Amino acid sequence: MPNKKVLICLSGGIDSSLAALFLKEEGYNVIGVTFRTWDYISEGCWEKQKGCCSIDSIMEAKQFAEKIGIQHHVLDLREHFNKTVISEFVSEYLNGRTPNPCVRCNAEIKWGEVLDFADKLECDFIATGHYAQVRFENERYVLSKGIDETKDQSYFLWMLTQENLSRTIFPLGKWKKNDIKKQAAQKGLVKLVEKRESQEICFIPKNNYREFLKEQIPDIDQKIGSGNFISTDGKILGQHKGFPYYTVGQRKGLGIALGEPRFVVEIRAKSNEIVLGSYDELLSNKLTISNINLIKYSQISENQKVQLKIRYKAATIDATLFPKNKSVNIIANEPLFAIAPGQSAVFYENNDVVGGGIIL
RNA sequence: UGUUCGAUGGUGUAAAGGUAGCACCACAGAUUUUGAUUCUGUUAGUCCAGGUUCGAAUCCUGGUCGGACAA
Repeated sequence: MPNKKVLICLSGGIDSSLAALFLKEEGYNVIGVTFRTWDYISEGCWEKQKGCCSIDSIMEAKQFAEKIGIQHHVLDLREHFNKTVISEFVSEYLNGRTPNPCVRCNAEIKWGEVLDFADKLECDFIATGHYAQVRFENERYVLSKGIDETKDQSYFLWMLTQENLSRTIFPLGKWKKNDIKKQAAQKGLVKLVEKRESQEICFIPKNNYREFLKEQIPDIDQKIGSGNFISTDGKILGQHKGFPYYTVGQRKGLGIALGEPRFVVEIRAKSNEIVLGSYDELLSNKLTISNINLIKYSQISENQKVQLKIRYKAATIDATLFPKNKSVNIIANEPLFAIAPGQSAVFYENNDVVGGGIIL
């Protein structure tokens, strides 16, 4: 353990800061890195204080590194972030799907670019402030939930490869969030404790992805424009503003009053139609996923029992896997609400991540 | 043109002379390292002009608009 070099991703927030401290206390040779993914100033959104990548946070991360006496680097990954995370984010919406950029960012940026950077600095490991754990067992690196189930972030990490995991340390995996706060307070890091937690998509100010799409594709409304809301039996119910502005399961913002709640059931990109239906019509226990990444086992078998999660902060539900060639059919024991194409389905065996995929 | 029914927040509907309520939409806040969901709260209405009555969304008269039937 001593003499090993670790590159820790510092966001300027409480979690990664404490993670860095813990590593240092354990005797690692710690180097900090903060990366720039998006330039708020050029986008005119410099007021944004939240998120992991504002200019503000880079400064705070740097100050913190100085304070605890570790080297700190800033990586400018804006171009790569743009080409991968953002372009996929936009193209998914233009296909009527609902992307999860955080999953992509982890795979591409944190465990892509940052790991390369770690090589340059001859670091043995990279570390983040995620609430998740890794262990080596039966020749596999196994990702599992953080001890603090309420903060567990393993869902966002299902895309990590064995190679990625072999070089990963999650210093907070055995901690509960409340204890992290107490630790920070004890160490006099009051500012960190009070800081608001990051949430929302880091590159989207005002929590409005619709505006962001317009900025990215200025002629989106000319290209796509309004279309019909239709009922599940095909009746025209009204007009919508263009299918990319909607997401499966959405209820608010439809601008259509039908006497009872209506949800987006399906997005038909080809005909620019949005199908609306009741809550019950959005319940289903079947889904298919592709882009499979397996973690705990190198293979999954027909009829394998797992616990399924189709969104962060959802209870896991017992389910059965039916692997096909490149995809996996999943049947859940209970109906799931609003299975959204483009989102991540992650399956667990107790606390271990068996694998995951993208919902078709 | 005649007869008739109707008109209540943005939408759909309750209130049969006594505080205009509900659902949906919209907005705001809470929750949330994705999109959503969920929770809490807020805004907002009796078609117009008269009349009866202590008191009118409600009863009467006229008008305006809409639907149906008749021609």
